[in-house]
Amino acid sequence: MTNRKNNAPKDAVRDKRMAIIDAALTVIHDKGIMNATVDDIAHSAGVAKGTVYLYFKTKEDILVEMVVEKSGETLAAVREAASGVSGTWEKLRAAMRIHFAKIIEHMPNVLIDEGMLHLTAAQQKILLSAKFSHVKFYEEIIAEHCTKTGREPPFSPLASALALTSGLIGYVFQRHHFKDAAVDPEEYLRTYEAIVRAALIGGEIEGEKTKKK
Amino acid sequence: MTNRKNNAPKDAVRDKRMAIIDAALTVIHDKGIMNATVDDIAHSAGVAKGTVYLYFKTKEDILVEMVVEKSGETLAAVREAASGVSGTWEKLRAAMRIHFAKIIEHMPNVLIDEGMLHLTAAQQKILLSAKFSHVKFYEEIIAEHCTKTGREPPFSPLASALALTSGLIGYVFQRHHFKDAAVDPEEYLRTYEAIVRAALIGGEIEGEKTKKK
Amino acid sequence: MTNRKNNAPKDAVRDKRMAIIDAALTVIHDKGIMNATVDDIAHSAGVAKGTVYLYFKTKEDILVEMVVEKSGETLAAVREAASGVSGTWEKLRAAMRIHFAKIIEHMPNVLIDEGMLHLTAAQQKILLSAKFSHVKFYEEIIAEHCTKTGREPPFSPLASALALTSGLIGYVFQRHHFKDAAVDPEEYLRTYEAIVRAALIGGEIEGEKTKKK
Amino acid sequence: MTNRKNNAPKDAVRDKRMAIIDAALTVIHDKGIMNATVDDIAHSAGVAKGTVYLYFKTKEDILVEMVVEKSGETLAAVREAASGVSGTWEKLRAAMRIHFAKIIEHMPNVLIDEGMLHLTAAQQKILLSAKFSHVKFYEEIIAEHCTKTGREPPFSPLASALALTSGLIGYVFQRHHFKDAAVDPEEYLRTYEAIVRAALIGGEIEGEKTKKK
DNA sequence: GATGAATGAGAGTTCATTCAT
DNA sequence: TATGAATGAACTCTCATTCAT
Repeated sequence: MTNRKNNAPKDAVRDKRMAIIDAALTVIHDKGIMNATVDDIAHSAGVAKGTVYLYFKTKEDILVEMVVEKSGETLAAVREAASGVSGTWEKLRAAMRIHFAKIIEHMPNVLIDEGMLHLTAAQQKILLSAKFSHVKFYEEIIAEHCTKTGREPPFSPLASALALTSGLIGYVFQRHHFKDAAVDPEEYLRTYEAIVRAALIGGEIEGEKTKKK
Repeated sequence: MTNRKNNAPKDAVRDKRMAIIDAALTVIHDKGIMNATVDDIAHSAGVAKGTVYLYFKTKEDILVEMVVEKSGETLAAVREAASGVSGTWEKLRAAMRIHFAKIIEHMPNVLIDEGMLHLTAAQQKILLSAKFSHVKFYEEIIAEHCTKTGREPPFSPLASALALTSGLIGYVFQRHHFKDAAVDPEEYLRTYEAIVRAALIGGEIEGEKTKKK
Repeated sequence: MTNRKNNAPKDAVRDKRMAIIDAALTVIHDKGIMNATVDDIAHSAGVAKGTVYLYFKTKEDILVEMVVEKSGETLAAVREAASGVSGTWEKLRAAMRIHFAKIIEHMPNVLIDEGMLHLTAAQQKILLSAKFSHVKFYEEIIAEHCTKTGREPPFSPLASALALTSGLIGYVFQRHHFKDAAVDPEEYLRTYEAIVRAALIGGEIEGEKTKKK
Repeated sequence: MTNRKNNAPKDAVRDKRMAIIDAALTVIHDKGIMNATVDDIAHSAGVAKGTVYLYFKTKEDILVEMVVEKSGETLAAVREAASGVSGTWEKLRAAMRIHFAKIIEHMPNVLIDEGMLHLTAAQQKILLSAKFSHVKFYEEIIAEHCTKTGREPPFSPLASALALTSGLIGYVFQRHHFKDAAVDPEEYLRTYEAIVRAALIGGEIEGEKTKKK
């Protein structure tokens, strides 16, 4: 009740921040990073250029926070999906599905590269941490799997997790370049799921087909 | 003998072009694409700013030609390596090894993105073609393998090839972001080789082979 | 009253545009067209270089609009002067007097030449139209005179009008070159008036009229 | 005989200078003054860029000498034409005809403006002198006419001469701007001849002569 | 003499950032 | 808080001039 008074402005602030971040994502999606100006972002967010600087210190700041925000959102969705099922493979599969969908949707977010920006050390750390969190998520699942099965893994969980995310990110990256020439996301995802299962989990590829026989 | 006179100037031109391209690669590596100025590239190449414009029409031109040049160089090395061995897996493995080394070395080249540049339609086509050539190379090998073994592939050669290159590029991309946090390239490569073999070729994964003994 | 609020910003924009145009005129007057930089114009207008680009798309744009603006201003003054008197010769004389004064004042405006600029077809059309409007004004007066007097003109009104403006512009042009060596504007104007009257209107030339008495 | 050895190289030098000057005239005619580069001129002259600098100290030098050369050539032709006939009007008419043809042909030469160049005081003097020589030529004829006829002129010979050349130059200038919209040179010339005769010489205007019959 | 590759000062233009309103 | 006009540093590109060959 009483705290609504306090929260309301905070929420308004949050909303406007998010509006600007979303605008940045849209503009970058449409025009590319180098061509996205602060003016573009402000217009797309429906505010004046000066207003952007009330919510973000610099242009770099917008982008860093965009990555943090969208990465967090993606990771939350991924965790949520994985927590809904049991079994290593089921968890990985559920996570990959939603992860893949999100990074295709948030492509600019994924491709943002500190080499494109003038970042402070602190900002670089934030960026790295946000991006690495996804890898760590998969690493945990894979490590847990090894522990449970007592099976000596052929390669480290971190390397495995990195390979997994590389396959996802690499696709987004190449799709961005190849456009129509790239294979359909759904086909790619099915392919990649099978690869990951065969390599990391073992067992039959498209195992269910064989099983039914 | 006599044609040395004719070739000399052409070679000099080629050499300077390559020097500028290499300088661009270095500068981008150090400062990032958005911060690499023509002046930087010129200085790094040991020439004056104006000289760069004797060899390239625009800054965009430098970058496009850099991609074409280095992509071509990489593909040639990859083909060379693959042609030296026989057997599908041996070919893939040889290709991946050298491919991986080259894209780590030429990282900026890989990450160049038309969204960062103002490219003409023609330049975009050139860029796409150069980058896609690597995918096609793997696609051919995988397709041939399917034909030879008469085995119905679980997923299309193109999707498989794209997955393969995604794993390589995705690693380079993430390594660029994660820096020290990323796993060692050699470890990643061994991991990824095993994954690819298990998924695309089938058969024993090296690590497990040892275990069963 | 209430619309002052609405007009104020528009007026401010108009004022600043005019300030920049006037600055351009001044700078070109002092340094010549080729040596007039955008920076010079901005400084002369008391604004920063970037500000100029808020009001004009390109440097060419400034110059084209300068010509249009000053040409329009001149033509308006010329029409005004001519409308205040009756009789062909009185109209021509009044027009020439004010026209001559204006083009001496706005000399750079007159000398602007599309060969000095990279103009689009649209800009060229605008420029031509602005400059030709003066010729057309005289053509109308002369044509009307011929109609009224029923006198078969010895040469076409357009050719006559062009000759008239040539004499004015040619003087400005030469004065610009010859500087002190050129005859005084007032003397020239009296001479030229007499010539025009003798040739186009006929009748006594002032000087001789007196003599014959 | 023996001096041919000495003259030959001098002639060669003269020839190449003239080739470069003519090339400059052509290039400016085609591209406009601001777009005419030394490289363009060199190519058009069939020599290398460096060679131009063996014959002219600076780009400005080329243009100044172009004006001097072509002005001199024109004046010589004008004098030659005038010397072939007798009578003031006949002289003026012959001079104007050839003068008009030459300045249309050498339009860039006429329109060259010190405001477009960075000229030294010495160069400016040379330019002025070259251009003013034509005015002086007409001034002399008109002054002589006044003396001969003993007639008190209604305006000074210099002002008259300046008006005459203004009419010619002004036409070239406007024709350059108006292109197709301008009247035909031949029509203009006839018009202008009549004007000049009526004003400066007196007597019947051709057109009216017929009418009175 | 002749060349043309190399130079670098200087131009036009953009855009992240500020600040008076 | 919100605005958007103003700023000027920084960038890309041009071209008159030089000089080793």
